[in-house]
Amino acid sequence: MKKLLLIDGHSILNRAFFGLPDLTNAKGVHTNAVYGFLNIMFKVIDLEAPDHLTVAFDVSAPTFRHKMYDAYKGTRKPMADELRQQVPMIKEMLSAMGIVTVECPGFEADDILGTLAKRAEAQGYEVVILSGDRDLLQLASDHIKISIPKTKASGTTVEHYYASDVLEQKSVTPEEFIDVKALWGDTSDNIPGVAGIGEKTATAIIAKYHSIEEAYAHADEIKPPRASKNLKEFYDVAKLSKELATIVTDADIDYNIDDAAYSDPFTHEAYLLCKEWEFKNLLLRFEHGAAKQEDDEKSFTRADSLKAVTDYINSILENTTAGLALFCDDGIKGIALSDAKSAMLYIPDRLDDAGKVIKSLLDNKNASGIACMDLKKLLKALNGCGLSDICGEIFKSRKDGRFRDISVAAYLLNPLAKTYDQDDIARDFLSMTIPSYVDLFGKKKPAAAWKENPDEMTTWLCYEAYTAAAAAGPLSGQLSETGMGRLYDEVELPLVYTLYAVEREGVGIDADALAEYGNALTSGIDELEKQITDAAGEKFNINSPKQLGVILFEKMGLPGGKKTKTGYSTAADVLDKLAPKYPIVSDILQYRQLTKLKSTYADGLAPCIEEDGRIRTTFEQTVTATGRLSSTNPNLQNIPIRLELGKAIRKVFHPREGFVYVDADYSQIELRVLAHMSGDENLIEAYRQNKDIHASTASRVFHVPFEEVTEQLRRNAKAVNFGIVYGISAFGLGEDLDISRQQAQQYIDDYYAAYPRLKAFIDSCVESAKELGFSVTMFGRRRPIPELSSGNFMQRSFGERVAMNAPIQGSAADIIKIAMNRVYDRLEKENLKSRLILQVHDELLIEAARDEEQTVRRILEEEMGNAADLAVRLVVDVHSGDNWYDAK
DNA sequence: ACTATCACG
DNA sequence: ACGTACGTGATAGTC
Repeated sequence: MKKLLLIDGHSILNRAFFGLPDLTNAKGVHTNAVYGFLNIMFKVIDLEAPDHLTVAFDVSAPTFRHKMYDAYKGTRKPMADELRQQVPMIKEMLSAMGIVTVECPGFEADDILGTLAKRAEAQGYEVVILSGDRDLLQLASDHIKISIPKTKASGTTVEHYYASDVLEQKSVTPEEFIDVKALWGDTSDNIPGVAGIGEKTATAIIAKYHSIEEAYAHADEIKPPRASKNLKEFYDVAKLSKELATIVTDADIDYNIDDAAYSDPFTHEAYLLCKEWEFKNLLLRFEHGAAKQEDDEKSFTRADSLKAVTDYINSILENTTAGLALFCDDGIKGIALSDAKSAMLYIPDRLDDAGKVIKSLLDNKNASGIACMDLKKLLKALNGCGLSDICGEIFKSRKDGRFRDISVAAYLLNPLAKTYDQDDIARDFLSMTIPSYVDLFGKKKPAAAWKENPDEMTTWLCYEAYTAAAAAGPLSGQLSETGMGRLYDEVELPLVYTLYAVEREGVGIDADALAEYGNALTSGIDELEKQITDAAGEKFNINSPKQLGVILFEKMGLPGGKKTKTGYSTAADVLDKLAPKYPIVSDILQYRQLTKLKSTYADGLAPCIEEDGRIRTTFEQTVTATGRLSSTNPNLQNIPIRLELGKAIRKVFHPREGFVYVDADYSQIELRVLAHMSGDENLIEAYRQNKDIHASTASRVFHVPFEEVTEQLRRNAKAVNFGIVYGISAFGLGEDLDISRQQAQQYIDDYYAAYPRLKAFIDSCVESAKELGFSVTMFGRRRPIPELSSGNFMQRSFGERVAMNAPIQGSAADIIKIAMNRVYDRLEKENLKSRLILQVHDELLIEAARDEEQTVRRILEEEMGNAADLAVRLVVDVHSGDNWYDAK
């Protein structure tokens, strides 16, 4: 017998939404309800193996009234935006899967389900109705089964009800269940019911009399006198309730079950959606589906000779953007080229041949541009494999913008993505599904993958070149459309080369001094460890927050209970409050400081020192949401400075013989950017007069003459200034200053009163971001803020703070990127021996030849100071020294 | 793989 | 009523 599965769309979506944590994809799209829906649906499909499948929806405004109760407080919530947004998403997914959906004006989903179920039953089908709603139990029969998913900690289970199960569990037949509800009522469904009759009484009455009509006829016999009385009095209401509770089973709905045959839902379109929404488990189901075959088979060939590649380059790459991809591992193992239609892989026997191929690409002026997934990596690879001359030739072409960096372009268009791999780019900009690295190689490292999976590697490298070539056009188009064309051409793309040069330079480290620093820490650590374990009366792992919490708050009984979900918080701000009273706590803080310095810096940096005594970080250009750089392997942007003990490590960072460090940092660049962007006269004027800005703020906010600003007032004002940049909140400021929220709010109000234009600007940042969905910097850089449309207060508030912070932090990031490029260019143009070696967000470090020190100081002041034209001066503080400690 | 902590701007 | 300051990366411990 044929089987039809009917799904109550909104009901299941709703169940899924409240049953799962708030999942989002990299773009911040909320996906939990859609994900949960699909999981429940496939579980039931696996279980029932239906021949036909249909999902029913209410036409409009599902209020999700049935289950909109806060589990904890029992209060009614408005329907979450996160849920509303997912209604069109599930419909899109179902459509992509070729699954029929039905919605019909004038009928609720219940009525559609009832009608379709009865029709199918009459045609001899077995019917399964999947819903979270028990009202549907009235539809159960011998051939119509109601399935209700239950979410438990162990996973989703499904309860099944045929007519007999309803009778067994509810003591009434499915039809009688309508009458039970008519008596009992259902406030959430606007069914009044009869006052004074609850579930038990209603069930008892209907079990005996089988309908409200019959019960009314015997009203005098009904047991609890109150029920008897109310039934007589409110019989009309009961009749109305019955009408309301009855699901329509003969609605005039245009539906042909033959159109709803269930066939392979794992289509190409569905695959793309699953990828976009990051439904990783579901992707597994596509392995044997139709998705994979639908990819166009690209013409990927393997060159059998050097001549074959050069012919390819010369014949095919005409007036098009070429894609270039390399595989390097102790030499160039593979080169892939593409013209955005085909691709060719070449495996050079000798380095010389590899060089010839790339050279012939460079010499082919027909190719209008050359696109790579990651240009900085490519430059490093060429240089590292012994093709430094070719690397240099590409570097020299940087002003022409001939080489394009696809990842950086994609990052500008969506800085929130986790990765910018070729499969991401193909999906987002070419609407194509191509195999990801994991698809092809699993967890293998590239070197092993190259050896063990040569065919897959051909596919991989050709796809890389192909994607780069094919996506170059769309990316460039979108950059122009979004007003980021110049940001890319004039800032980010040139920066790729600047960063390459900076990274290659590296930073000199005195390995012996570093080891000595580590040794000094070790003795301090040993001593503190002894003191701490003595005071605690037992040995334990001080680095374990769990053990430490138990020792401090249980064994020793210190005040300051729980804070984190896992147990006691032992964070520094908690311990700081206890330190004055308990010596062990200050020892622990000291211990923490020392072990941090030892593990992260002394021990952490040592293995990073290369043979030439220098450390080379990697600057990540496609990581941060705001446009800043980040530094990894190792991170040289978080070397200690705030505390003296940590700051001392900077003494081991030193220039080579005959050189000196010149360090330049912007003075309060973010506040100056804020002054400029807001146009606030008071803030601008304060900067024009070269005033101490925090003191000036204190004077205005706390209403005291400038001369009478105390240290304390200045500190508070400084905290408020920081708060403004971070996206102020009374709570956060209060926390930071350890004052009440009301007090903090007062500070903020006074601050806004002192700087009215600034307030207007900050408001406009939030307003515009809410309207557009993203914030914008001075140079057009965008940051999407999906949290702004969240129904969750906390998330939305976060979005608002981000909307205030991102234009400021982002504009400052733009400015120093511009400065970096200009400083680099000046050093090159003036043929100096001095080299830019680090960027730390608002700071540039140059290793300057001693005889160039003054020149370099001037260059830093000029190029950093003039990197942007603001309403206030960009002040740069410059220091020199024989090590990084002395240069700050 | 995740959490807590802490280093920097 | 909600319950946090913005942006990063590395380490150690825990599961």
